[in-house]
Amino acid sequence: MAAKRKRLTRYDWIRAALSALGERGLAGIAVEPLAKQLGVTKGSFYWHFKDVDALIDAALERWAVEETRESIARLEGIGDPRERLRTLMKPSPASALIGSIDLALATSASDPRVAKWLRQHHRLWIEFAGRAYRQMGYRDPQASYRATLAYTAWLGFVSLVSADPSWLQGERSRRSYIALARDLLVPSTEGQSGKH
Amino acid sequence: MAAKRKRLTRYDWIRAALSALGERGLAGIAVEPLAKQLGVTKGSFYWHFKDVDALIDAALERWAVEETRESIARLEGIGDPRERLRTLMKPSPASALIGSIDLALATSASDPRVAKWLRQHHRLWIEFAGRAYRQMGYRDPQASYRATLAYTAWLGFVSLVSADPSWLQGERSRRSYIALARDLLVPSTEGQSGKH
DNA sequence: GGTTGTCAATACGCATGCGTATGGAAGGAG
DNA sequence: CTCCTTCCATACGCATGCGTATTGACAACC
Repeated sequence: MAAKRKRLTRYDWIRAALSALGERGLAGIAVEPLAKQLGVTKGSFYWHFKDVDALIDAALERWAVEETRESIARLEGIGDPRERLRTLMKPSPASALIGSIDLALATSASDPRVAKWLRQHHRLWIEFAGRAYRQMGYRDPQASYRATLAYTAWLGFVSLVSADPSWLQGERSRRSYIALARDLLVPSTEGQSGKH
Repeated sequence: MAAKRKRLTRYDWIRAALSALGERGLAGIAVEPLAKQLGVTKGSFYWHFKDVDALIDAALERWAVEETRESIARLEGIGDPRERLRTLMKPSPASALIGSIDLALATSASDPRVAKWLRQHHRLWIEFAGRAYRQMGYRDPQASYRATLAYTAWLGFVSLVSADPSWLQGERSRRSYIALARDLLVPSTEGQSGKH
């Protein structure tokens, strides 16, 4: 299928593993199917990695640490906390891809190879949102709760759309939905601990 | 493990399949592990079912049609639409179990054996919430959007808690979070298409 | 109490994935 | 050009899961 370079690197396997994870779940990370997809045999894999668990751990580390931290760092560059959250809530093809991995890992949350990286990923995003809400004037319990609500709403929306792509198919209605969700989750001007 | 009755029924296999689905995902529905768990051999399974796909379809049908419809019908008995949604958003052990199946199926959303039942399940719940919002006075686009938002927030919350059970561990904080989410998602008294 | 029907055990062939062992090709260093 | 490291192919044994075929146990019914 993809016989571009003859010799692979460790990172090629990680990329293939993450792709398979998003498409077929954790069980999709299997040596022989990935080898066939990469146009090589198992001999290549067992030179780069000790075993399958090593590949899974490396792939999840790359995903949780690098990809997540980079995305968060990019968003932290936005000064206005409201605009920061608004940007986060705008689904893009990239965020949809990340979401499919979120889902795959959520199913395997009980797997010890997955648990630690998944917990860290969720916490990083929720703490990111919590900082934004705190900068908007919310006190600490409410800020964390609102961050959790916004994050879970986004997580569930990705789940819903991946299950039923025809949901809010039109670009118009999807934008309208996101606009409503944003207005409810990140209020426009009010925001002190007072009530209005 | 469970050598209670000697002879099994078709429904025993379906129950075991749903349990395995919630715990280990779609791939957890496998004949020989289930047989071992039920204390029998494959010979039993292939008398009750044609193949694995037949078991998967029967289990998902039971889940999507009976369990979902029954839960919805129970809730529809509550007259006040606000109280109806409030009851839905109160997570119970039962809803947590259903949520784990939600998650397992969300990962396998692309699987054709899963897609149709999962879509129906989501639509049933969102339409249920949409009816409630419409009874509260919201017009049709906003009612559907709010229903989608509430459902996805719930779906994502189940996902988050299953990934990290220590999240909002205390009963106090979890109640406070749910109270906030309810106040934001199903407003207390306002609700006409007007803005306040 | 023998017959029929229901449910399950046993034994088999097949496919796929893991992990190992060993030999070989390709490219840079000298 | 030679050697040595890097990367991969081939071949094997093992485990697990699917599906089939055949036989057997137990119950109900006549």
